[in-house]
Amino acid sequence: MTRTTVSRSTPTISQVASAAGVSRSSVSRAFSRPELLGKETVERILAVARDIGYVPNHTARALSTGRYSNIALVVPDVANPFFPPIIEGAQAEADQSDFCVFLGNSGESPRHEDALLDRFMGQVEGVVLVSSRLSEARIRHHAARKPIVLVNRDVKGLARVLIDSSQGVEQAVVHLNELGHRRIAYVAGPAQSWSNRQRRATVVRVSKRLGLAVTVIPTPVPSYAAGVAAAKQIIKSSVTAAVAFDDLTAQGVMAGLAEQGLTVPSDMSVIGCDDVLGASTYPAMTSVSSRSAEAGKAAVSLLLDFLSGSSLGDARLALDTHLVMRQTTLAPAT
Amino acid sequence: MTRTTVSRSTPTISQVASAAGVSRSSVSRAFSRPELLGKETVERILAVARDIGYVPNHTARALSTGRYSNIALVVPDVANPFFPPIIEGAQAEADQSDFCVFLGNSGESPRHEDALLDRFMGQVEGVVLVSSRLSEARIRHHAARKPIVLVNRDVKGLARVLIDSSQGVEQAVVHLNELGHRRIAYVAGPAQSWSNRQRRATVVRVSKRLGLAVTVIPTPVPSYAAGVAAAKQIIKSSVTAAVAFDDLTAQGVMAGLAEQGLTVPSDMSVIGCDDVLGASTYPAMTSVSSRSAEAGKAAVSLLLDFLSGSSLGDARLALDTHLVMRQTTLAPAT
DNA sequence: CTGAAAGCGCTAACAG
DNA sequence: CTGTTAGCGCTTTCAG
Repeated sequence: MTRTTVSRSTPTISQVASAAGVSRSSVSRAFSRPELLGKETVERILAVARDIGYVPNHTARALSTGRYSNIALVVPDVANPFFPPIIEGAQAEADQSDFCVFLGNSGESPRHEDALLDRFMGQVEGVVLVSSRLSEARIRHHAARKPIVLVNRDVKGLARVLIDSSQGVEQAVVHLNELGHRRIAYVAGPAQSWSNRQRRATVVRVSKRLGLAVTVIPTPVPSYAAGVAAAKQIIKSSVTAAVAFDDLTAQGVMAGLAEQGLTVPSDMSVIGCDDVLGASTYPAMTSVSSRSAEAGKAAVSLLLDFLSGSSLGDARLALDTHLVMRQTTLAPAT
Repeated sequence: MTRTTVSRSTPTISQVASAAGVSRSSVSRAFSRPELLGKETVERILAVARDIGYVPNHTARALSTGRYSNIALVVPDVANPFFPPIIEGAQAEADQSDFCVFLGNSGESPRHEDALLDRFMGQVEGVVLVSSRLSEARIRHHAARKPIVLVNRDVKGLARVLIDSSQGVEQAVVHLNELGHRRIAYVAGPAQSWSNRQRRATVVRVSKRLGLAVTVIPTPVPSYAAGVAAAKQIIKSSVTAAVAFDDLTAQGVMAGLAEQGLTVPSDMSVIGCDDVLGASTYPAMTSVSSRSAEAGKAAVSLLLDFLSGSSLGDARLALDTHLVMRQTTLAPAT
């Protein structure tokens, strides 16, 4: 059996070696450290290799060197539009160094996140954890095994890149104040979320400074449906503007308001966060930009830098944000 | 050097072996084929292993067996909302079999897609290619090395799962006809796209049957911006309804129409495809549902089935679709 | 049911 | 600059 298939499988280094009349180590070097070989030798080896279709065996190399050229990227929910840009940025950066990236989707479950990490750890050089739902203890546990970079999670002593919404949210509140709003609402996100805590605190702080009244409307989980539901409470609380935890929720708020016969922005101003939907809604949504692709890129870059020597330490990179004004804010109706 | 670090790294099978007083092969078997060992022996070994924190080395195992328990998933653009549900479905299915998944983002570039595949091939058991931008020749080339399942790409002889929009799109055109529309537009997607060709053909065919006039409006690439641009041509062509290649484009069309002072649905009906935005736009968009998560799941399931024995052959799985009516369609203004 | 030995394909000292 | 020699950690015949 497999008679004609006898030499169908990938050629090995030995085959190249004998075909080229050199030792195996030369072939190895021709691929990994060509500087150590004569220019001609390298060329000859490479030519032969190409001819017989030799491709270095990644696994064998990894076993021998302990280097995998793989990283893992774990997110809570691929389908939430906040994450794809991060993934994209991370991918792009990894590509530049010929790293492959494993993607893990925890489905917002800490247990699943743990399981994914265990499965990845054996074949990656490092990990990027985005908006991790893990306890600090678990994060530290994993960080003890492999280098980890956190995104949107602030754990002392670990490398992290944080999207710092405070400036952007501050601008949002200031903007509403300048338009003449005096009573605003904050439609909150998950209570445990670092981003939510930061945004909420900023809305409250700046409102107080400017003398605005603020109503916080809790939602269990950030989603379109949560926004729709929040709309009713917004109306009841007789505010004239709302800042939502994220764009998805904001969009839900807009739909909910419309259902109740209110028009944005003439009857109510709405501002989202993350700016992931902003450019593709109608009316185009005013939102706090999160530069999330950059966050993904930065996280991988940090990780890769560390892997190639520099110390990771507890780098803490804060990306600033700003308000992107579009068409969902206006002076309140009189 | 590394004095105190001497036994810091992961324990190996030998350490477990001596600690448990058995041979290395027994330890190996305790993990991979426990049926071959005495119940007690297995338990003892496992206990010792847990104590000293032994975890089987994935890479060494892969080198020895040729099994990686990894698959690759390549998409053209993570940030396009059509893909995340597919990714999610694929992930979920892979998880069930403890497979890890590499994600590749080709950025719509065939060259990049090729490069990613080359990088993945060495460490995966199979590949799922979603909406591949590769030439058929290149696809076949890669399929010769590893099992491949295609999503939304119809190549004879290869396993593929196709989201068959024809029923859904047919329903859309019929729906418009019933509302009284006589002239409609199709805002096209990428010319090479299998889905686009199918959708376009269906719109044309059904329109002809029903006696509707149809204008095809080309766009270079499906995007919000393309939709906005298409809106002007839609208006010029004096149709009363438009079907767009995807939801993103449809959303752009809606925004473009609004910019020109037209309201959806009273002045113009709009229908999207894929139903990825449908529930989170205002007005809620009527769209052709794509069940994309199922497609991702099915693709991985097909691949995994094959890997565990069954023949892959040229399975051709067509997922049907249907129109989801929401609020962007109405009888034409008189 | 368990042990011994060979090897997966590659890299990394160490010689020459 | 190039060849020789050991492994990386695990699985897998083959004996016993």
